[in-house]
Amino acid sequence: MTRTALTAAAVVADAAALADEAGFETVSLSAVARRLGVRTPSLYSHVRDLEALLDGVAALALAELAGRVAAAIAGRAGRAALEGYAAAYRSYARESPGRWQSMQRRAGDAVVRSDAARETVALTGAVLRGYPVPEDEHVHAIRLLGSTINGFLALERIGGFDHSEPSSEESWSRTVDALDALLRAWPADPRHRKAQP
Amino acid sequence: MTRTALTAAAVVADAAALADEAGFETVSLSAVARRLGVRTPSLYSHVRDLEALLDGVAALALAELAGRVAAAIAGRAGRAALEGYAAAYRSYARESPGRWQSMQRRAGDAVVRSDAARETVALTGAVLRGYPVPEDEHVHAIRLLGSTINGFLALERIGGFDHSEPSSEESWSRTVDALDALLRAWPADPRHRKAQP
DNA sequence: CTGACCAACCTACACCCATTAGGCAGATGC
DNA sequence: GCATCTGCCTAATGGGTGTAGGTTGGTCAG
Repeated sequence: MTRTALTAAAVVADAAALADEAGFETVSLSAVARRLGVRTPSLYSHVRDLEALLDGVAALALAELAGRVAAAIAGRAGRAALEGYAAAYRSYARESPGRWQSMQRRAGDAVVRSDAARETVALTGAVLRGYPVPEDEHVHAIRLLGSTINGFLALERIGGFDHSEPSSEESWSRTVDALDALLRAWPADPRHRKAQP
Repeated sequence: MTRTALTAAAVVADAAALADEAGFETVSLSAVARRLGVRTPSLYSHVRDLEALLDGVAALALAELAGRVAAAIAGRAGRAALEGYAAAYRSYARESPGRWQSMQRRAGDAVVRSDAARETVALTGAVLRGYPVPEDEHVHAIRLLGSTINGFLALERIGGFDHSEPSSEESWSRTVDALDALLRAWPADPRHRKAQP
């Protein structure tokens, strides 16, 4: 327990480290204070309350993830971009489970409006560029990508795949295959029978 | 606050009701004790600890959900079954948000080994029966269905779709369309180039 | 009928958490 | 030097989890 110069960023970074080491649910103001060698009320000079601290961890995680996704899809298109994208998500969730879990809660405004949040949406859109998904369907496809990937990681994390064969590794590969196939043949919207120009 | 005869089932039912009314995160032994008109330590005659209570809520929720899914897919096949299945999940999550959230944590053995858990897997398998998914791919498809649907509901719940158009209702429809299309044309596994009989 | 036992409630308590209020000391600016 | 501000502290309040031990009422066996 070394005495770090206390700043908001240092407090958030320590909370993030604790989340990854011991689980997001273990992050409390008192635990972080102990690790930083100060008394709990001292943290209120740097974070508004527990909620703000947890939002801080989410914002940090989102920024880190965005960076990794950007690197993973750089110079790639179509399936290669999709694979890089999906792999970046999964490796992040596995290497930083606590950070990843911080992003699974309803986020405060600071997180929602962050550059990282915008960048993440843009990166998903970039993956879509290599697929013949109609422009007006992009949001649906982005949401489906997010849902499937995050849903898989969430079920994996809570042990949803622990009780049956085959390995979740294999299902992950098949899931990426399935997403690729789906984006290559995105179904037309049966509710929009517009005359085509 | 009426004095219900205390049983394990009554304690779990009250916790489930509280979860739906005020959010899963508000469920505590002390809150449930207050609602039942007893002192907190009295609950330990009926539930082992808080963790067991939360598992009890999850088991109750899983059984309820299984019942609703079973009713929704009864006598249906293919797309109609898929729609019923997906709709049952979503309506349950929306009508009983706290109960639904209880199922998003790593569950204890009692939940994992419950009849309801087994039934849920079987029901998903039943939906698949109306699609040309190879038998050896069933687990992957079941996991992808679960991931996508739960992932969508989770993102919707935390407001992931609140900040952009179109409505999540529309994306939900498109997601079910996409899942239907995917199951109708489930991609072959490129890693299994076996000689075919 | 009586005594032993058990279940289910209670109080008391220890420890933990989040947060507020107010105090103190050091640094900074006038 | 004095006033102000910042960032730490202690004290306090109110909430939570769970254990230990006590009490009461019901049941059963002798």
